[in-house]
Amino acid sequence: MSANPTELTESEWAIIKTVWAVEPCAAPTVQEALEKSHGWTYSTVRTLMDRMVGKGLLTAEKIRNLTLYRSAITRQQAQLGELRYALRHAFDGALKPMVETLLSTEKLSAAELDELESLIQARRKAGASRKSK
Amino acid sequence: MSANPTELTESEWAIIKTVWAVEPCAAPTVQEALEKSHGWTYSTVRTLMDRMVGKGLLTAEKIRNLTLYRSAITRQQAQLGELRYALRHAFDGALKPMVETLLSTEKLSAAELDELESLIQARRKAGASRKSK
DNA sequence: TTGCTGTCTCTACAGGTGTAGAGATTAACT
DNA sequence: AGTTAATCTCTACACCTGTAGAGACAGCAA
Repeated sequence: MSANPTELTESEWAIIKTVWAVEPCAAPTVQEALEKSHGWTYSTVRTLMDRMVGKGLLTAEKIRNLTLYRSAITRQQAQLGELRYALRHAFDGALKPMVETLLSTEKLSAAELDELESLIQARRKAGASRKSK
Repeated sequence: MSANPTELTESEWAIIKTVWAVEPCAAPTVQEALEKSHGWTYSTVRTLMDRMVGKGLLTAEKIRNLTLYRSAITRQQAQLGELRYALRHAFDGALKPMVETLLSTEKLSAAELDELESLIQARRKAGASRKSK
C-alpha cells in the first residue's frame, strides 16, 4: 500500500503542504495557517482533512481532546502522481513532448537551462549502469 | 478569450482526444470510438460532451437532426493547462524540480536524453535574444 | 402508412468536493 | 462551581462528475 501515486485536488494540495511543513499538527493549526490565503473556517478544513484521512493521504491520531495529523504520503509521491497524470493524459506518456512544451512556454534563464542540462548529464551517467529500477 | 488553460478530467481527455482526431464529428461517432475502451453508452458520451460545450471545451453546431462537435481548445492549450496545474501545485512553480523528478523516475534511453538535451540547446539559442539573464 | 433505425432530449441518481453552522465536549481560569 | 476558551462531532447543502434509461423525433423502406 505504499507507492500509490494519486492526484490531489487544489484544496488537498493546500492542506497537505501545510501538514508537510509542520507535522505532526492539529487541525486548528492548519486552519490558522490557511485562513489568510483561503478564508476557510475550521469546519471546512477539518472536513477536508478527515476526508483526506479516509483517502489515505493523511493519518490521524487521537490524543485526548486533540487529533494529531500526519502526512501519509511524501511530497515526492504526490508530485509524481500529478506528473504522471499530466504525462499519461495530456502527452500520452511521451516525455519528450512534455519537456518540449515546458521549455517552450516557461521562461527560463540561461542559468536554469544550464541546470537542466546538467541534470540530463547526471542522468545519463546514472543510467549507464543499467538495470536500475 | 484565447489562452485559458484548463485542466481536464480523465473522461474529458478521452473525449476531446477523439474529437481532435476526427472533428468535426457527431456524438455517435465519438461514442463508437470510445465504446471498446470505456464501455460508455451513447447517453454517457452525449452528456459529457454537452457539459464540455458548457465549459467551453467543445463547440456544438446543430444541423437538422445532427449535432456537429468541434474542439474549442487546441491540444497545446490543454496540455499546457495540465502542466501548469502540476507545476503550480506540486512544484510551487519551480520548473527545475519538476524536470528533476521527471528525469529520475521515468526510464529514458540514451537517445531520449540526447533529444532532451538538444531541446535545451535549441531553447538556449532562441532565448538568447531576449531579456535572458 | 407503418415501421425501423439513427439521433436526440430529458430526467435521474449516486458519489465526490467545497463549504460551513450548531451544538457538544474538554480543558482551563477565577 | 461557574464561566470562558479551545476543540471536536454531526449534519447539511449545493455543485460537479460519471453513468445511464426512457421516450421523442426524423428519415427512409416496405
